[in-house]
Amino acid sequence: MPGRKGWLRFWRLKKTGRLVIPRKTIYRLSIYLRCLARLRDNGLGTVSSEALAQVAGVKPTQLRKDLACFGTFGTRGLGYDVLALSQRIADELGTSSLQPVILVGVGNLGLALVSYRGFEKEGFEIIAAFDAEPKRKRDKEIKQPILGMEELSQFVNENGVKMAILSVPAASAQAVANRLIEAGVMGILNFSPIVLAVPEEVMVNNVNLAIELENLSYFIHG
Amino acid sequence: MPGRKGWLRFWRLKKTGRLVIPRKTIYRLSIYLRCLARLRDNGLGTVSSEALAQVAGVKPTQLRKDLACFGTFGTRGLGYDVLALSQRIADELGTSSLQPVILVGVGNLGLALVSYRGFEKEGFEIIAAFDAEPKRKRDKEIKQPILGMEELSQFVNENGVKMAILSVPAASAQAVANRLIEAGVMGILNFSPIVLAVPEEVMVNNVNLAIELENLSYFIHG
DNA sequence: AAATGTGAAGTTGTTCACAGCT
DNA sequence: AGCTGTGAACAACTTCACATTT
Repeated sequence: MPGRKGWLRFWRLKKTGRLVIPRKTIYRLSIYLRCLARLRDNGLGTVSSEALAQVAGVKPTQLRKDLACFGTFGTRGLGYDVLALSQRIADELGTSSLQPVILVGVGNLGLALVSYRGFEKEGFEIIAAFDAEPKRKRDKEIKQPILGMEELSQFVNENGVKMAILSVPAASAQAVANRLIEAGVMGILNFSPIVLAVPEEVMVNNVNLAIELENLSYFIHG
Repeated sequence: MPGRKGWLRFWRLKKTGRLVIPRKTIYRLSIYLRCLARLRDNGLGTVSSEALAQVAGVKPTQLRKDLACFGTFGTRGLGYDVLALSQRIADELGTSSLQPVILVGVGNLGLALVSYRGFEKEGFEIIAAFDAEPKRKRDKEIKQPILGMEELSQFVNENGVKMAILSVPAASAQAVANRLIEAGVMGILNFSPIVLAVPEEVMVNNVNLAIELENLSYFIHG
């Protein structure tokens, strides 16, 4: 018997007819995509796994294994077509269409995130922000509307929002997450420093800046 | 033969007389530490691996294995002393002392990070910021000085800075990283969307917000 | 009875080595 | 000759099962 998780993967393969791509590979595909974009800007037409891996900071064999998850499209002796590979990875990631995102918690960090240019460049748009005190005076003007929490459910429903950025204080994070999920949000990018309890079908990615620093600190001190 | 990495771990164990703790375990220790702090605030004196694991979002056995890396201090039949365990983990992480950090790149995101309260609460202080245009008018007043890039080396040297937050545009990220490393910085928290090439002894943690969103998007679309 | 600590088993992820194209 | 694609080996990580202690 292949064990519970192995079995799950097998089952999904059968059910969807598509091989399941490991989480870590998905992360790296995003990186490859950005590297390919830069190579294309530099006028490169083809690239070897060795060269691309170098730029992406991984080993060539790992790159090839990652790509093998969803097909084979290099030419032996030559390498990969930069444009074709970009397209194929973008398809796989489903990044072709622009995704609407909301942000909850317009404090210090939240305010910076709503106006962060890095998102829009990459196919995401924060279409609205929510806060318990939407009218409070803030340091900066932003182009998105800041709405009150009571409008959240309706807004999520009407706009088909599936993803949210959560930047509220720890104390209210779980409660807000619950409301988001109830309203239909399926993915949360969580900046608050607690571990959210969510149903299995909801995906949470945590970004904890203090932990990242603590981690660095540990490894450099020796 | 145990292979290259296994051998390295063995070697470090012999050399330092201390067991090497896996990277992922270190991350989780940081999480446990925060959970323990909350439990303590709630007046808990002892906690079982089951309860703590629940709060931290891991399995009880994993928690116990993680702790086993650097000793044994639970009491069977009872659990762990919250205070003692906190102290022990903090010691292990070396978070006792306050670490000076600098930030380079006072743009949109950088400005938010310098005034982010989440850092100082957890033992880190951003003592100065650097930018190619230090005098440019910004949306917000910050308490730290904004210095020009030409002052970076000297400042790092004089203040014994070992960690830096890098939030400059992709185009200049590698060049700035090189200057930081040359000046003596050993750990970089990198917000710019490229993979930095650094010497082996320098540690880089990447935070790429666009990739986190892309990742969420992939897994929720199905 | 309740909970830890840990060897063994299981699972996932990475790297090697080389066959097979172009 | 050069480079991809991949089974097999290897290493890391997680979970199980249970002996052990309070």
